[in-house]
Amino acid sequence: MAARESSLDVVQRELTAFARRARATAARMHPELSLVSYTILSHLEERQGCRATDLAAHYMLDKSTVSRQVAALEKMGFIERRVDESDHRVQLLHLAPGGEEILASARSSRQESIQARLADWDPEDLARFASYLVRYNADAAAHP
Amino acid sequence: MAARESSLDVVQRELTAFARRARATAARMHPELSLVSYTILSHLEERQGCRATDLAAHYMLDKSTVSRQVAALEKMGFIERRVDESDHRVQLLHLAPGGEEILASARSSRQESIQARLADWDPEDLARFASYLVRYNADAAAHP
DNA sequence: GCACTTGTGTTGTAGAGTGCAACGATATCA
DNA sequence: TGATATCGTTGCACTCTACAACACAAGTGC
Repeated sequence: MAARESSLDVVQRELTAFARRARATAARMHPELSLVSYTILSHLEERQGCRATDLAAHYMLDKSTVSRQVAALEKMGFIERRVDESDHRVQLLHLAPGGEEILASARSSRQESIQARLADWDPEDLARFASYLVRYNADAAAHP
Repeated sequence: MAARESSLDVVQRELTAFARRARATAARMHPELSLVSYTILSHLEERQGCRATDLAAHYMLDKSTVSRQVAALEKMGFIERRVDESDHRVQLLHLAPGGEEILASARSSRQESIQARLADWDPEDLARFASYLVRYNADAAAHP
């Protein structure tokens, strides 16, 4: 670490570089599932029955954007919409079987690629890296 | 290292979540300087006289995309193009004074925001996080 | 019950970013 | 000289995105 460049600089630069590449990498690895689609499916896997508005807030997207993405995912048979009986404005989003399938496939191929990159890492370093990322994202969510 | 979720899973998930937010965050903080524009300017600060093709390779972008971005940045007075006298096909890109200015401004406001998030971090943790990111990106570049 | 406000999602519109393909200009080499 | 390769630009089509306007449902005050 050079004297002139603080860790903060490095974190900023490296995260920026990563963000820049992420889209291209994701697109190359899974042309049929955009980064947003992937994150939506992944989110639904965790929180079945989540609302479109929640997705928009969580990923800092406009509700119209989410609406279109959701429509596309439904058209492809990856998710289902069920109207909330207690509030007919709300649509509860669920993973459809097709969605679980493609999500598993996308995840494993992403996993494979990441594994290839991280094969040389000491497990302890990897665990620490993971925990730092978790902490950073949590901080980012807390400081909007 | 949890039994159910490996560090690999966590790294994958957190990097994906970060990538998803990065664009929105960048756009909110600097509406006049897109994420790509910022990275290009930042890259030029490091390597004055770099070629458009180098940028494309480094950020996994099509040369046409870089061409348009560069054209826009030049129009805004942020960069200059100088024809390489030893090879008239290539244009060497340089930061213009206006570019240095806006880059400094963008960086400091990004820095401010990141600093707010990372204020609580132990400097040692921060340094380790930075080095992990550097290593990860280097690995990513090596395993395309 | 009836307006008024709020929350949820859709659609129209416009703009930015991107990749692919085709092209012109320049350089290199046989 | 002619063939091939490299660098950058442009035409085209597509996706993602935000903003604004809208319809519909739910709650609120009268």
